[in-house]
Amino acid sequence: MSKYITKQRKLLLSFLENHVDSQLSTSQIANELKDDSISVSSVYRNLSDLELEGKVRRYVKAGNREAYYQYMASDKCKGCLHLSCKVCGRTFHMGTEGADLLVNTIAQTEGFSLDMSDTVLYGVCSACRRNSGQDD
Amino acid sequence: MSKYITKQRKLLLSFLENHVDSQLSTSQIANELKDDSISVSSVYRNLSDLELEGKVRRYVKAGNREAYYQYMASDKCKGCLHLSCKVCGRTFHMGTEGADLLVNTIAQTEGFSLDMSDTVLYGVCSACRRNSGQDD
DNA sequence: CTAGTTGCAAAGAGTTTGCATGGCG
DNA sequence: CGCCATGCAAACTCTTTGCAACTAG
Repeated sequence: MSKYITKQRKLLLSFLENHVDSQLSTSQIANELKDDSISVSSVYRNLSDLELEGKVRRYVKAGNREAYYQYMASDKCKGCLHLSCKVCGRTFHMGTEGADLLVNTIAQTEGFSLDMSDTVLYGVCSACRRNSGQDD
Repeated sequence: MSKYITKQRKLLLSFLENHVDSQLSTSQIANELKDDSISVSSVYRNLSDLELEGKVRRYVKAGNREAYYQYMASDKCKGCLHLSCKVCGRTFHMGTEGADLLVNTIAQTEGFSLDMSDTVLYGVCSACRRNSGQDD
């Protein structure tokens, strides 16, 4: 996969890197990048290459048809759980200590070995929770 | 939604009830039921009705295009987290106490309010973990 | 009998693919 | 210069929808 570093690939990657904290739909990505003359097919092809390389993670949100992608910042995401805010859409990283504790707790109480890289915790972040009293 | 109880709806529901512990793809469901002369459209329509009624939950698995549905056994699922085994596909229910503890822990350490009905924890169940040394 | 539901097939939405052209190395 | 990646459009897959016939109540 991806033996050449093309202009399109570079632009796609830098776009994703600039949005590390959000999950972007393919149409969002394709839309932003079509101004830089990157075709939809290239977006799709590069995105799946990047997924195979582990640089990007693919999600499908509930009630949604299209795929969402998120840049997995190198080491930052290793060994940590992802919290996704349903209100603002941002992703938060639960630190290794917290994540490990959680994994261990579940292993002990449920005998279930949680896979951190496959699990996304959905909920509401503190900022959005603070606002929810007013406009939600 | 669904004011009449039709033959198709009954068959679909009973099929789902017989598979409470697994997530079924729409094609799986449609395939099983086409022997009972239920059309694909009816499967889709009833499935989304059931989802709105809260009797069924819709998932989209990673790397998969089609939707998966699972019957949400009445009260059994209220206030408990779902653990999905990536090996055998079965769903396990984390009891209210454990789930509450987990939610509270995350609320305190991360300030994140976890939504239990939206979150599925992926990993490997104890039975599959026991076998993994041998055939996996 | 009336209104909701079904089945079919056609339409949609998102994604993938074939092939000729273009660009990385 | 050779091979990979791109772009375009056509093909595909899963899902939704319109409409006439059917059926539950």
